[in-house]
Amino acid sequence: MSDDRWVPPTVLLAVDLVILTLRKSCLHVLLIERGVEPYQGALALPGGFLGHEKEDLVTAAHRELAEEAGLGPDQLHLEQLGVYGAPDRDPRGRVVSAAYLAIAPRLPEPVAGTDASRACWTSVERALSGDAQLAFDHEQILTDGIDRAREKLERSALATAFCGPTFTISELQEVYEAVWGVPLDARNFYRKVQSVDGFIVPAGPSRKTDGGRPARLFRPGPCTTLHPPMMRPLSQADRETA
Amino acid sequence: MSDDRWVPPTVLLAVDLVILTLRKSCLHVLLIERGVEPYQGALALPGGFLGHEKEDLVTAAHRELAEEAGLGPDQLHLEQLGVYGAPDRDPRGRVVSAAYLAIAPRLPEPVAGTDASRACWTSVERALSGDAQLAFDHEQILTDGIDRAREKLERSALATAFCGPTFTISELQEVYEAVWGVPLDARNFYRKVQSVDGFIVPAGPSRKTDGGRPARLFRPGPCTTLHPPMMRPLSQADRETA
DNA sequence: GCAATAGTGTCTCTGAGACATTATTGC
DNA sequence: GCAATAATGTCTCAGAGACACTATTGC
Repeated sequence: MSDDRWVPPTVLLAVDLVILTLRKSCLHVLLIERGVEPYQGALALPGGFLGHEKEDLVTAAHRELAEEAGLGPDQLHLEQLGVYGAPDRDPRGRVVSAAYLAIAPRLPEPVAGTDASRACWTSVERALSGDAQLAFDHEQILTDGIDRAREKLERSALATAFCGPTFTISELQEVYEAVWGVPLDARNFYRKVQSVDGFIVPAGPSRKTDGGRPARLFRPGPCTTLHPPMMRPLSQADRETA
Repeated sequence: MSDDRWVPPTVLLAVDLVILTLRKSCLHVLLIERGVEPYQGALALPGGFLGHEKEDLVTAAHRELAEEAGLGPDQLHLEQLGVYGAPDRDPRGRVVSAAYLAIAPRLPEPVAGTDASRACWTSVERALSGDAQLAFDHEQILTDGIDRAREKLERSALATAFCGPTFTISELQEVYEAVWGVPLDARNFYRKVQSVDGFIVPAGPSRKTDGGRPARLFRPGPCTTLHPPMMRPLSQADRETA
């Protein structure tokens, strides 16, 4: 096990991004059509190698976020998802990837000001349905990212990151329904989110254009963790129950 | 931003382990006194560089687990914690560390068969109390590991990983109390864990030596996720509530 | 008026928390 | 018998879910 003068192996470090947003009441992820080998022409998560020797991981994530998606660091949730380092995950050699999960508010149009404009929002349903073969192990990373988002909606105020600076309770409900993939009772949801202290706070008198009664506007509250948590109706849970 | 023939920087990849166990009703972590610079003499999490170019991350974690703690892959929970890659976290250069969280059942004696036998179980209270200055960013990694364990006790059957193949409900309660740092009502705990379907299953008639009535033995059940979750009494939660 | 969406009230039932009580061991 | 621990029962109250109802807009 011990050679003389053993030197640890070096690896290439990449950063990959799972960028989620809501479009037309559906959860979407930003994918990029690869222009070069390997996996040329296939869809992949935005990402890239570390820019330079001294670049921090989060900094690299923000850089890719700006370069490939035109998204600035403001009004955007970013958290680390994990590291993916299977020896054969990249045919070019040993590439270890730090994956980050980003949540973007509803954007009017598909990624304004994108540099590599092969980027496109894809519904997660399509992205994971095997139709669109994702490059590398990006299907796994995407799955993990969505799972993380689903879990964090329960105990954290992450849902507000899908919305703009102000939002209505219906919009917030739309987020939960889209990410969890289940319908929720509007009345109970209304009561629930208001009862969780510090989750959302009123933001001035209301205004909305929908055809019905105007809805009140809210802003994200000071609390990041929800007590008690939002409860997700069990969907895959019953499978585990023998 | 674009040199001719830009080459992405390479990094050294390390694996660090947060190994938690219960000793004397207290949560303990395995720390190792460093024998070489940097941080010679300081306490650090067990870990090391990737063994060779083709070694998988989890494999490396298991290898370190065996080498530095004498712990085999059986009867041991291991999950990824995250990646730590601040540019200045290691004075030797750019070292990016994949952190893993391991949960070991109560061991009779301190790390039998340890190779580098500078390893010692340290109570997390001591490890985090600033007294024992941990090397690198290991205090942060340890904090994250404990937080992860605390969270996962709520929604997963992770607590059973702290116990042997069979255990009593009191032993399981000890785990929750030690990891969460709060006392729990034995009667309510008893009712609760039994009511969560598939969490624990009876394992033959009981036998225990304590002086009181013998307790029934249980094994981990088939369910990994708990529905409904175990509820942790709020401790830091009230701080967030304005 | 009607349709549509926002917001409120009320009921029920599950489950968490706070206890008292009974059961089974060693001494 | 007593001490100690295991296991069960009972009560109350908070909160999730189901659903009827009222309020405010555009037409």
